[in-house]
Amino acid sequence: MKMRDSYTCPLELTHDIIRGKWKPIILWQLGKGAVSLSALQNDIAGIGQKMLLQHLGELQDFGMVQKEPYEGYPLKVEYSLTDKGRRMLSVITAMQEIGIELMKEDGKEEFLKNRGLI
Amino acid sequence: MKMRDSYTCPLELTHDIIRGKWKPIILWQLGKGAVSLSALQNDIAGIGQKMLLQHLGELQDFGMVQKEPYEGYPLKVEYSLTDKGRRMLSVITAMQEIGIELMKEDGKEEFLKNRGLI
DNA sequence: CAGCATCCGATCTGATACTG
DNA sequence: CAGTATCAGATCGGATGCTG
Repeated sequence: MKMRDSYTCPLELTHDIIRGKWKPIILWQLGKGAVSLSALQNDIAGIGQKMLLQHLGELQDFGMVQKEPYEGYPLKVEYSLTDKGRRMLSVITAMQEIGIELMKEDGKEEFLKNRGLI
Repeated sequence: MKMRDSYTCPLELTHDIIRGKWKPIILWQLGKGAVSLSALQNDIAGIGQKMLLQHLGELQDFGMVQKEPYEGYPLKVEYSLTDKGRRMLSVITAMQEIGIELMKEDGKEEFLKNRGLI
């Protein structure tokens, strides 16, 4: 993602942080706890390794995500939220809640129930 | 913006609604009250008429924004938030608050004070 | 004032192949 | 398992000119 030199609007900053098809779901998943790259890829249906790595990198650039590499083979790495990242969850949660409301009003209750969202 | 046939994830739905460079600021501005197209363009620094109309149209497709055309010349139209749109403001507000926090931590207090954001 | 059509460069996404 | 490189197609953003 193209990065700006500086931000003159808080809304623009936050929007940029969660910009990209997979950013919100990545933050959401990491909110559950630290995980490996492959675990994350398994948890997020449809994402490819390249996009996952790219978006994780951008989230690290914004200080939302941190990476913990371990020594030895097989390679092991754990991704987790930083303090900033955890605070960003308030936005993600608000998005999730509104989304559930909208889907309810759109007659998707059955679907939401099946997934335990309501 | 390319629209999906259906959504299987609430987070994805909300993310799509606010997706696009100008969606959050448009919702934010409309949160202050109904305005004309030209007023909106004046309030949002840097936006062109095409993007404004395009993003307003997409927000209407999602049921966030409504348009009220008036008869006579010169032409007059008023854009405003729907009930759904007003509820979406909870997300925009959360984004704004986090953005302010992040900018504060980044030493932008002076800037924020000048704009009356803190 | 409000809105549409077109064109073009910048950016985003994803598939595939390859490395340590 | 974790990560990089490349390439092509889809999408986005913005400038410009035109219409009612």
